[in-house]
Amino acid sequence: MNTTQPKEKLSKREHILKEAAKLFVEKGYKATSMKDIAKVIGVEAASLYNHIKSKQEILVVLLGGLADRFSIGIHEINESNLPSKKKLENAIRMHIQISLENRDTTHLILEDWKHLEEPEYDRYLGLRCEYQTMFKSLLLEAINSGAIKKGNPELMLNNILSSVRWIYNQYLYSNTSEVTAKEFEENIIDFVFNGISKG
Amino acid sequence: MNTTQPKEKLSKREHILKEAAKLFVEKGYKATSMKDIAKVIGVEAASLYNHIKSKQEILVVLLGGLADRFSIGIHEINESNLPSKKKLENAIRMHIQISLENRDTTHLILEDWKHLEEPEYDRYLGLRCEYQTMFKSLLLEAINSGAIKKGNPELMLNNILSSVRWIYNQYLYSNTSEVTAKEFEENIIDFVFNGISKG
DNA sequence: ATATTTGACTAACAAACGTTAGTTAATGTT
DNA sequence: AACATTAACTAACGTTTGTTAGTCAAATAT
Repeated sequence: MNTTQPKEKLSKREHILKEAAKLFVEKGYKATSMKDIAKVIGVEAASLYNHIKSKQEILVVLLGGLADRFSIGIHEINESNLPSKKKLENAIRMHIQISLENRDTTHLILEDWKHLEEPEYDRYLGLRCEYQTMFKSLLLEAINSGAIKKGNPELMLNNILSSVRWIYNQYLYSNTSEVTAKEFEENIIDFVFNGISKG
Repeated sequence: MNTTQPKEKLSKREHILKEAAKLFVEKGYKATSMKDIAKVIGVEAASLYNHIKSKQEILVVLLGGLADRFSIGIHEINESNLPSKKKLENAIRMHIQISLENRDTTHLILEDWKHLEEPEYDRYLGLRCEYQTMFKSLLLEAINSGAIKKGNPELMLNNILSSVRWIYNQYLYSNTSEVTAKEFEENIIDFVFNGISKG
């Protein structure tokens, strides 16, 4: 009946990964020491090495897993047979959903990827580049088919991806009241497609 | 005629601050050592202390200056006598302009403020909170006057502020071709107000 | 010409870092 | 009962960190 234990089904390794992710978001990868992680787990720093290979491995596992999910998501949408506007919309929804389902980890993907070492650094950069390229081509298709307005595709892409970005930052210093995932999603979709003007 | 020298009018202190800002953006505050900064300047690490008090001082100067500019900007707009929609638009334009004028430093304001020590940490958080509050009240005025559509103001605020955020991240890994500041500004303004749908 | 300031240098520091090694008690298996 | 595995511990390691102290040559001011 010890309530300080991790939730029953979580292995110690998973527990460490989860708490480390939180700390990385809070303080950054470099500023988080093994001692910090150990303290949260309730153990000495050296004992962590019975469960993980290194600090770097934690980052690799956290980032790699998420990068793969984004990658799979965009491929699925790309191979679907839908009108180009719907494809683009689904890509944005996918991006929002994955981000929301992994709030702890998604912040890392924007900031702490810098601290990956080779060869993971290159692998990550490759996945990211591919993701952006595929997203941009969905956008171009939608523009060319006349489904959305014309504009500099590079700027539009960044505008869209940024709209999702605040999900990770937000819960750090904002006091946003509880909002369901669906509300988030619909809100951002409406913002991206229609903006804040009336109409 | 030594071309490796800093541009004539820049004092050594300003040179250090500028190069440090670049490194902080690139690697993060914690991951940037005094040795790293010294190497870029072309000097031993200890020599930096002839010009600056500490590593922390660099961060304080960089962040403090920028936070003040944002703060002054939002106050000026708040005190202006303009219709509420125009006020909101001007606030967004101000935010974009300051971000663009300080590309190196603006990234720090989102990530490395965590590493400020007291009392600067609290000062910064205060300014940030005030900024967001004032921005939100401009937004609420615009909603209440019927100038823009209704919606959860907290979510709308984050949507708007995020749209500007990619300016800092973008130039790190994107290959966006050169775009003038004015193009940036108009593009983001159009995105925020009208979205990507055809108008 | 002399005195003062500036800004570089080297050497050294104490603290913190990630990690390894060796030990030991508890738990699980045959 | 004997053995093997798990997972905690302490102690220590080699680095790297930010920073201080002390020295000295060049530039500047008197």
